[in-house]
Amino acid sequence: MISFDNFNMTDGSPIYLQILLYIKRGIIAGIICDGDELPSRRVLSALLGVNPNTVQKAYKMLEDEGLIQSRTGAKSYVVVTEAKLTEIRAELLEADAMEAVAKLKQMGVSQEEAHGLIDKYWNGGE
Amino acid sequence: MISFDNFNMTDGSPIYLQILLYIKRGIIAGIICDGDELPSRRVLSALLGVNPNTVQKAYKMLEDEGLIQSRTGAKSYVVVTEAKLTEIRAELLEADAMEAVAKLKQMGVSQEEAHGLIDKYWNGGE
DNA sequence: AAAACTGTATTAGTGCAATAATACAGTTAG
DNA sequence: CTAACTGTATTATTGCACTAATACAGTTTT
Repeated sequence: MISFDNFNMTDGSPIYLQILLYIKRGIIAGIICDGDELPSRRVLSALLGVNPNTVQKAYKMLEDEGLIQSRTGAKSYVVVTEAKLTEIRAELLEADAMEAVAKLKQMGVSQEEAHGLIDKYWNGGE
Repeated sequence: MISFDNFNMTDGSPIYLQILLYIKRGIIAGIICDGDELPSRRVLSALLGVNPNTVQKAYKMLEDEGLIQSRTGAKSYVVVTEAKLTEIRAELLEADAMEAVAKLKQMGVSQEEAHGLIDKYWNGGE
């Protein structure tokens, strides 16, 4: 069963997207694997303190991407092929790295300073 | 006059926040300086293709933070003291670096790989 | 078989971001 | 002075994220 223990939900972006990305990043990290059982819509919504429809929206998008499999009445499972794994890994790593680089460059940070910032905040920061 | 030439507006976050951050990051980079003239609400809204009220909301927040000065009928100007500069630099660098680190760690990326990603996307990517 | 779970769907309502259309007051340029 | 700009304010409307309350169909457990 997938764990949502260190799920945060504080960045202001739509909750259904946060759930979607949490699962995608977990798959990329290898923490969430092919065949893993997902918490039901109702259970996860109660766990996160959000509406079941919000979870359903995230799950629906994951299913449309072929990353989970659902069928009425039964539990939902993760479906990850090697192809999809490399696909979403490239997609998310590129998106996140480019976003961070763009922001830092816009603030006039040098490449070396960027490395320093990564190191500074990698283990707690400060 | 402040330039909005490489303003992007594609990340899905509220536009008034994007404008606010664009100006803050410009100040941190030293591209936007104390005394600089801001485009008027109407001019900038036309330039970005958004509603004047959206620009006004961003400008209003900047004024509440003391980073710009407005007065009815006249143009608006940037106001930056050394203290405020160091304050927002710490605020934004910390926020952006921590966000990037959190995302990469969540994907199981190592510290060394993170450095590699920064380098890869620093100059165009690929 | 019955109970307790699953997924799925629908309808209604709230809040915020953004647009649209004005209006008014003060400043600046010709 | 007048015209053309500034900032500021108001009201109405749209769209989306999210909540709420159901309902129904299928599966699993006992």
